[in-house]
Amino acid sequence: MLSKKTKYGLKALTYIARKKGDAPVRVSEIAESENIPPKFLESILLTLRKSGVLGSKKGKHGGYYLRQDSTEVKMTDVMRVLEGPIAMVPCVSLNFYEKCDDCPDENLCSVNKLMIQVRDNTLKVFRSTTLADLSAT
Amino acid sequence: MLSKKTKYGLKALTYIARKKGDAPVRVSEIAESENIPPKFLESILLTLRKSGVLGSKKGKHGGYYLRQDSTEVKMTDVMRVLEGPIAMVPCVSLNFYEKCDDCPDENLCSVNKLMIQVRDNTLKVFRSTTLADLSAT
DNA sequence: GTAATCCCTACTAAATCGATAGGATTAATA
DNA sequence: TATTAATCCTATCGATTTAGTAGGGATTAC
Repeated sequence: MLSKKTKYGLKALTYIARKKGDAPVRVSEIAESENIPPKFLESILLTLRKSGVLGSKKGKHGGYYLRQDSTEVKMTDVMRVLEGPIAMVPCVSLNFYEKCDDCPDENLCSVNKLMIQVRDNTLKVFRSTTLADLSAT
Repeated sequence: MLSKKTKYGLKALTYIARKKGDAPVRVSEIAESENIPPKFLESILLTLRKSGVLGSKKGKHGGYYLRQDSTEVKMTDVMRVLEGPIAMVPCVSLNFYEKCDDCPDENLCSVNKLMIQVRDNTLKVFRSTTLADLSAT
């Protein structure tokens, strides 16, 4: 299941991308418009900024803005920042690989093989989708 | 992330499917062979039995067995029993649909659209895979 | 009758999730 | 310079889920 964090983060990014102009967008504005708890959203946008997806401006008239054009913001990156690994098991993750405790040889593991297929198909979707696609709708 | 429950369940089903003959397989045998905590595995096989995937025989020489040929055991069914919804958000789930609290209209929701694509691709994998495929490897 | 096996309920420790609280810092502007 | 509006940062918290464990009851083969 997708965490609320990821869901809220995607909605907020979409909201920012849809805004005309480059002026920073206030957390409170997004929170109100998208029905997201403001303090929770604050922490989410903070992690997006720390990861480089968003930039921010402090003080009056401050807020968050995209650091690249929305066509450059890939879902693979956003999802990894917000949700973590895209794979359903660590032993199949490209960016967060970990060996399973119980598995003597993952080449012989039936779960491994199945989850590689799921991962590849999910990656295909995320790789071919940008924030611009989300906000186009 | 895939729960341990699902992972163990898939491994146990694979183990049973690979066994020659129709004799019931003991929980303790599977647990030992697959490095799964026995009491935990017991509860997992119980839910698989209650959902109709496995049958069981009590008493001495008892154990669990497949109720259908492994080519008939679809991953969609197994995954739904063990892991729950295949979709990453309830508003996109075929079998466990629920409306989002925060979303006024899911037809306008960017997350919804993205997650439908992920769901469809994941379903494609699970629909085209049976337990026989897992145990063939 | 005894040993082996599944069946069932209840419990628990640890981790994660979804938030909330409160103040520190920074910037615009009057 | 004082005020106000915003982000920044750390800490905390309650609820839920996860990953088991415990203990006994019921059933069957021999």
